[in-house]
Amino acid sequence: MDEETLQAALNTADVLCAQRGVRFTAQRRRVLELVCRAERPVGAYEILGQLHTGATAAPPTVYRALDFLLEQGFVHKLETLHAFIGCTHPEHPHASQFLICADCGRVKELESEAVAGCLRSAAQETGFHPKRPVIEVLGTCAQCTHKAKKV
Amino acid sequence: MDEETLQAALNTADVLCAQRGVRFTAQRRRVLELVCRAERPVGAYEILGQLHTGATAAPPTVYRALDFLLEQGFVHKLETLHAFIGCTHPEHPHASQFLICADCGRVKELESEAVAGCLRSAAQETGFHPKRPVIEVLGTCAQCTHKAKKV
DNA sequence: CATTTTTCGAAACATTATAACAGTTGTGCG
DNA sequence: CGCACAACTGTTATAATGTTTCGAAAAATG
Repeated sequence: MDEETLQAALNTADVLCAQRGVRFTAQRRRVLELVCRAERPVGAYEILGQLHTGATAAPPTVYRALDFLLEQGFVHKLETLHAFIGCTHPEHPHASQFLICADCGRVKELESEAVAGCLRSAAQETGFHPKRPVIEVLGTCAQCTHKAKKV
Repeated sequence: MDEETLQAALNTADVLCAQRGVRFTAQRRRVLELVCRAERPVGAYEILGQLHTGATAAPPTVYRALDFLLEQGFVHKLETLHAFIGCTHPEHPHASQFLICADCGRVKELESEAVAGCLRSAAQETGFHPKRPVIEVLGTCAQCTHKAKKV
């Protein structure tokens, strides 16, 4: 995420938190910034390592901030990687799908209503009530596929 | 999984391993049995706890057996739960979806070609090459939804 | 400004997973 | 058969991820 996008994301978070009556503290802001700056998903302890902020930081510090950001939809957790990425459209709640490149490590967030709907109806056919769908696809991104062919 | 289904699963595994020229050792068989016997997904350390087989067992023992069973498609790993379940149709490779009940903990394995295909095409539209899709839905199963209404 | 709620700091601990290396067993082949 | 090799297993240690708990500080509330 480039500098401009980052600032926009932080602003959006600010506004949304104000609207929702929740506190966007310095700590949470800092964690969101670190997650967004990264090109790839970052682990909790990786964030922790970058949080030398005067006081020492312990795991709960990071996990608390991440929990908050997850609740607000500002970041997503990738279950297959035990890592976090900034959300590309935090304005509205949504069911996303993630394409994870095993080669370069980058992740693309899809938001296909077709996929979400298809899965929802398949689930509901069995009487199941979906709450939180987790859809992550491991594979190779366009760029890396291209590179592989050249070599 | 009831006793009959379990025996069938173990037999199937036997046959498939023979066909594939891989070894279905006592260790692996025991782990598969433990996973299949469980009503719900079981963690690696839970399996470990049930492996008092004369010699002591350490984590790598279980993880190695599980890796083998995963490769052969005899069990699945649920990324959101860090737990394993027996596969309900190991005969053919397949992309499954899992419906995980947050209430009773039971898991239903779907095998909807519609869902798999839909996701595959959504991914490929972006030039992405899917390898391993992970689809897990947290929610409430039919039974538990029903019970909740009664109370 | 006292009260209540929320957030944060700190230490310990719990859970899940892997690395590294040695020993053991099974398999194929001369 | 018996040797050589590969695959599997045992063992110890450690890494990586995530939680519990308790108490202090800071902020919102009335």
